[in-house]
Amino acid sequence: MLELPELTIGEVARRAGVATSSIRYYERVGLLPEPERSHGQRRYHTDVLGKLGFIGVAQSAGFKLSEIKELIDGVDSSEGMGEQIRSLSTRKLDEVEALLERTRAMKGWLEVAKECGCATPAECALFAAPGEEPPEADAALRLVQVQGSDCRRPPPG
Amino acid sequence: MLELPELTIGEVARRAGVATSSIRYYERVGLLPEPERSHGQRRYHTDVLGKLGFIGVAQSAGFKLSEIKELIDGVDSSEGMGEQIRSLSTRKLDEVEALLERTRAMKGWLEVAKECGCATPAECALFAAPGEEPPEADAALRLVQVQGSDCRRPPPG
DNA sequence: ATGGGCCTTGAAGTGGGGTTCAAGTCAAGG
DNA sequence: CCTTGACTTGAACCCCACTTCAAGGCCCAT
Repeated sequence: MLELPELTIGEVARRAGVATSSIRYYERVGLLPEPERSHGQRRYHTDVLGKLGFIGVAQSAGFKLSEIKELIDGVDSSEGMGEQIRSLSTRKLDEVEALLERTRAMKGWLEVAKECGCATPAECALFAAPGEEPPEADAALRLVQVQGSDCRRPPPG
Repeated sequence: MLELPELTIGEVARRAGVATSSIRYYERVGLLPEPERSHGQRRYHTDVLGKLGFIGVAQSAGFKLSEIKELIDGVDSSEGMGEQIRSLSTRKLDEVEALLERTRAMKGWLEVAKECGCATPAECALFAAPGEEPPEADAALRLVQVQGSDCRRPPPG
């Protein structure tokens, strides 16, 4: 049932869509086990593709490589991915929710900015520091004041 | 109308919620202008708080410092934040939308993971490489197979 | 046997965003 | 006068995830 390892690092790289240098790097940091070798060259079983896929997913899920390593180590050992992955995911979920919020906010900001016709930061709500009301007050050293105040002013043209 | 600059770097740091080292760093990379000095020490006008606030907002909007610098330079110069900020924002909006998508996907993944009762990666949809159907096929070197296949299996306990 | 192509290694470099450190200056307070 | 505390500097260091490089090895086809 054990197939011989048949993939070179280059093939794995092509099929998984990652660089060979990344694969070696993952091995160095313990994310991937040392594969068997043929004539000194790494030879992989196809199952490494799944692992690389998972690393990709987890990475795009916001896990650092060190966290992914925790996950993998947890899964590979005794307990079988139980508490490990659940607790790590629960922790991470909070971070991701915060990121989601920030991302939404930043999308809103950019959408306004895209249509912003303000001439100076001073008159523009986009540039108000948090806790600071848009213009007025300490307008002392802000850039030249122009009238108007809202970012809904359409861009010229 | 010009108030004297009155804030030390430490006060600015406290009020803006950033480290003094960051403020100096921002100055080094041209995000903040060189402030006036009193006895060799930096003295800031309160307007720097607005700028730092903006840097924070822009950063959390996904702009790199170098992009924020572009924005600030554009705003501070001739044209007055017009085309500059609109085009940069338009470009950035695409990136942010992609990030939003990834973030949503990763939230979904984590929510499933949090409730995952699978015992091995092999049986679990979370660990399927993209383009690979969940378990079956090349199960050769995957970890010990257990039956069951779906991540909706509740955690033990 | 020569060239091509793929592989090997360790070390160093990159980019982004800072932080830390040692050594020194300065003004105010006791 | 001496200490205390906040500031100054440049350089070095940190983390993260890689990439790049030089120098070399191995197999295969021509």
